[in-house]
Amino acid sequence: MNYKDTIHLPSTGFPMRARLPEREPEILKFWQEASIYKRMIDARKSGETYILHDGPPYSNGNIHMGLALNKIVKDFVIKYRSMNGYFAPYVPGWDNHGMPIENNVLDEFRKGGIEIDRLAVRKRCREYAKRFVDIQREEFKRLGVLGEWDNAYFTMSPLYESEILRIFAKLVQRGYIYRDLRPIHWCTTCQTALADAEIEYKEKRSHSIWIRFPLHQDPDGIFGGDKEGSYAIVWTTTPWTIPANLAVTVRPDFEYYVVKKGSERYLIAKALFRETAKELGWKEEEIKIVKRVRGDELANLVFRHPIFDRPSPVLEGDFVTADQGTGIVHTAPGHGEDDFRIGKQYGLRILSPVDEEGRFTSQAGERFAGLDLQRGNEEVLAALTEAGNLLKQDVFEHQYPYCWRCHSPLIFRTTPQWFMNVDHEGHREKALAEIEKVKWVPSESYERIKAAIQTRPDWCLSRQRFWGVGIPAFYCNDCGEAILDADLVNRTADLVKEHSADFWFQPDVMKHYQDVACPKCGSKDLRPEEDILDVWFDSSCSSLIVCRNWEGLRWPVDLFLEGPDQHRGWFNVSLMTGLGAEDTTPYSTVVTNGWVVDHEGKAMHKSLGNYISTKDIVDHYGADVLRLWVASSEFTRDVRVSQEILDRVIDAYRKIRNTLRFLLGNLADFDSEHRIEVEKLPPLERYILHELHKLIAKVRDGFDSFAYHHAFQAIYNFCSVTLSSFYLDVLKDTLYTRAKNSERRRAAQTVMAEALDKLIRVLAPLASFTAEESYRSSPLEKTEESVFLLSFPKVNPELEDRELAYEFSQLLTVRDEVLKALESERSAGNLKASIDARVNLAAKNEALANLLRKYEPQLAELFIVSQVDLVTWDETPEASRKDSLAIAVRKPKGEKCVRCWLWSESVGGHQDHPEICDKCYEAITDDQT
RNA sequence: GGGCCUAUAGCUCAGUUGGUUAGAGCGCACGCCUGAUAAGCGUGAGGUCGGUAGUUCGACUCUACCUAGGCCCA
Repeated sequence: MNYKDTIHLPSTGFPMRARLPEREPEILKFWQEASIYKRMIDARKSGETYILHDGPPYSNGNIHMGLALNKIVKDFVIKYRSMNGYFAPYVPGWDNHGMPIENNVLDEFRKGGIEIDRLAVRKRCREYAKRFVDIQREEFKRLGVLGEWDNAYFTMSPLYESEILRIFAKLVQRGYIYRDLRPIHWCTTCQTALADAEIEYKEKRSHSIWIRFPLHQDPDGIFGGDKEGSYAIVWTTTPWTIPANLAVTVRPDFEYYVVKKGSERYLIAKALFRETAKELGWKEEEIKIVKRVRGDELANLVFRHPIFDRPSPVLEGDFVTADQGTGIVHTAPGHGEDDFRIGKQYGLRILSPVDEEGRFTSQAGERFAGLDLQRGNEEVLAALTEAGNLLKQDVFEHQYPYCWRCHSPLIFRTTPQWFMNVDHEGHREKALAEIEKVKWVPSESYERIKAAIQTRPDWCLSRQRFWGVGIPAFYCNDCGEAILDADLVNRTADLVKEHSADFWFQPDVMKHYQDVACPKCGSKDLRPEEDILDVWFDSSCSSLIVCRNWEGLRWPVDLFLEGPDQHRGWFNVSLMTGLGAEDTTPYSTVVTNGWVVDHEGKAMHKSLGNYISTKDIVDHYGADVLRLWVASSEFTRDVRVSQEILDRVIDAYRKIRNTLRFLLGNLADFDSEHRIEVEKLPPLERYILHELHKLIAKVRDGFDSFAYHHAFQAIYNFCSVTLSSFYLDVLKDTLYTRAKNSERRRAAQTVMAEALDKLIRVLAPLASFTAEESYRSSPLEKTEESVFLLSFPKVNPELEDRELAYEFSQLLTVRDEVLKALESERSAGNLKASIDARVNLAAKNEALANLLRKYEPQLAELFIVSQVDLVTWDETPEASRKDSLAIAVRKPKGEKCVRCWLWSESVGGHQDHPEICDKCYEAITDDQT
C-alpha cells in the first residue's frame, strides 16, 4: 500500500510565489469595484470620529519615496482606526498653485513664442496641475492607499479659492493684515521679483572694500572721550548699498578691540583683528590695543555715515559672524534680509533708493540719482575717497545670486508687500501656548515647532506671480492709497466661487466694483492689485476649508502627519491661520515622518545616482514590499532605502507569506464545527494562544503609538520563530499523519485557524494586498467581503497563561539543548534526521526534572524525535552532562514506521498493515470510517 | 554660522531610572530534510555600542568637544 496517499498534506490555492506586480492590480480592481473604501468607512458611521487631515502634495512630477512613505503611513492610520470602529474618512488633496507649475508653463509659452497673457497662462497652469493630479492619484492608489480619490480637494478649485479669500477676509477684518516694504531678490534685467527657488548661485567677482565710520556719539566713553579720529571699520562687497546705510551691527557676545594707530582709534572685532590689520597693511609696531569690550557694551555708540552727514547707530545682531569682514556689519535695511529684519526690530526706516531698472533714485542723494549700479559703485567709491573714509579697495570672489532666467546678478531691493502681523494681539504667544497642548510625535518635534514659531518673521503674503489666488485689494489711481477691505474681499470670494480665481484677472474686473471709492480721497478711479497670495496661505487654509466643507469631517482635526520640513511650513502656517481666523489650533496630534535617504544616510538625488523610485519598487516587487519597508522602518527618523534593505524586506515578505500559506493549506479540511474549546486544548496549543495574545498586545501597542516597526517585528518574529520554526514544525506529524478528525489534529487546527485569522487582520493595514489575498483564499468561514470590514484583533486576557508560558520557556530551553545535542550527532555523521533519534534526558535539579516528567508524553513531539526517555541524573554518563542537563542521543527502539517515519515498537503489530505503527493504524482506520 | 535630530552586529530594530559575559529577527557560513519544495529545519560565526576627552567604584546609557549624516534657518 502506498501510505503517502493516506497522509494529509497541505492544500491551498494561495500560491507560494506572490507575483505581486501582476496580482496586486486585480485586488485593486476588486477594492474599487466593490467600493471597499466607502464600505469600510460607512460600516463605522456610528463610531467615534477620527480625522486625519491630508497635507496636500504639490501637483508636479511623479511621486517619490518621501511622498509614498507619507501616504502609506497615513493609510496605516486610517485602516487601523477603521478596523477599530472609528469613523475615519480620508480625503486626500493637492496643492496646485505656485511657481514650479507657473515656470514650466511660462517656459512652454516662451519656447512656443506664445504671448504671455495672465489668463492664458493661468488656464494652462490649471491644465498642467490637473494632469499631474491624475498621474499622482493613480500612483497613490497603486500603493493600496484607500481614500476618497474621487472626492479629493484641490487648492485650485473655485470653492477652495473662494474659501481662501473668506479666511483672508477674516484676518483682514481682525486687523492682522498690513502693507509694508520688504527687501526681495530683484532682477534688474527682467524687472521682476524672484523667489528663492528661482535663484542660482554662481561665483562672482565683486568689490571688496574696507571703510570707516567716524564716531558721532559715545556716551559710555568707549573710545576714551576722543570723538575726533575715532572710527568703526566696516567691510562690504556692495559699495552701491552705502547710500542706503542706516546703521552698523555688532554681535553682542563677541569681544571687540579699540585699536590705536597713530592718533586714530579704530573699533574692530577681536576675532577678525589680525586679518583686518594685515589687509590694511598695519604694522605690529604702529598699533596698540587700548581697550577690550564686549559687543553688548557698544549699544549706545552712534557713528556717522561715511559719506552723508547723518547718524549710523550701533545695533546688536546675532547674524554677525567672524568668517569675514570686521565683526561690524554695514546695515542697509532696504538691501538685505538680515538688515531688513534688524532694521524693523530697531524701528529704522527702510531706505531703498534703487528703481526697477537698477538706477539710483533721488533718495540716494543728488550725486548718485540716475546712475546705474555699475556706475553707482564707482561714484560711491569716489565719494568715500573724497570723504577720506575708504581704507582699502580690492576684489573678492564669492557665491552670488543670479537670475536663473537671464543670468544677470540680482540685487536686494525693497518693494511694498502685504503681511500678516504674527504679533497682532499676542498672536505669537497664543500660538506658543497652543503648541504645548498638542501631542508631537516624536516629542522633539515640539522643540522644532517652538523654535520655528518663536523666530518666524511676519508672514509676507504677497507674491508677484500669476498662478495663484489674487489678493483682492485696490489702488487709488489718484492718491495712491492701497485699499484692503474685508467686505470687498468677501464680495470677491462670492464671485471667485462662481468663476474661479481667474475672475480677478479679467481685464474688466473693475466693473464689478464700480461702487467702491477710495476711503482717503473719495476717488472712484481704482485699479486691482496684481499680486497673488503666497501659496503657503492656500495650504494653510486646507484643514479649515476641507474639514468644514466636506461631509462627515470636522474641524479641528485629530491628526496632521507630514515631513520634517513642515515645522516651518504647513504645521506652522496652518496654526497661524487657524488661530488667526478661528482662535483654534487645527490639530491635536502632529506626527512627523523622516526623510527618505540612501544606504549611507545621504539624501537621494537623481544626479547623485542614489535615487530609488517608487515606481521601480512597485513594478519589480509590488506595493506590499514598499508598504512593509515602511512598516519595518522607524519612520519618524530618517528612513534608509537600498537594494539590500529591500532584499531583507522581500525575505520578510516571503516568510510571512509562506507562513500564511502553510496555515491556509493545513486548514483545507477544517470548519468551525471542528473547533475545540479552549479549555480542552492541549498545553502546547494553549501556550501558542498565549503567545498569540501577547503578539496582539504588542501589535496594538505599536499601532497606537505610531511605532509600526514594533508591530512589524513582532509579527515577523511570531511567524518566523513561534510558528514556522517551532509550532508548525512540531505540528507536521500531527497534521499529516493523525486521523483527520482526531482531537489532537483538530486542536492544532483550532489554534492555526485562530492564528491565521489574527495574522490576516493585523497584517491588513500593513501588507494590505497580501492580507486581502490570503483572506480570499482562506477556507475559514468569512463574515465580510474584505479584510478592511473586519475588526482589528483585541487583546483577550483570558488567553493569557503566565504559568504555562513559564513552563514552556523552560521546555524550550531544554529543547534548544536537545537540538544542539542532535546537531553534534549529525555533524559526527551518526544521525541525519532528528526523527531517527531517541533522546535520553535527565535534569540535575528537582524542579526541572518534575517539569519534564509532567510533560513527558509531549517531549518527543516537541523535540521532533521518535522517543524521549527520562532517566535519573545518576544514570547519565559524565560525557552527556552539560550544566544541569544530561542529554544522550540513541538509536530508537522498534522499527521505523513507513507511514509517519517515526520509530516505534508497535510497528509490526498489525497483520493487515505490518509496516506501520499503532498511531498510523488508528489514523487509517479512523479516516476510513 | 544657528536651531532641532540621528549614529548599537552586513540589514532592520530592542536595550527600562548608568551596574554581572550588549539582545532579537533576518542575512551570511556550514549542515540536515525532500510529506510547506524557486519551500522547511538545525548549528555557528559576526558588534565594545561613530570618535576623543571627562564625570563615576562602574557608562551603550550622563557631560563636553569632534566626525559623518538629515531637515530647517542663515
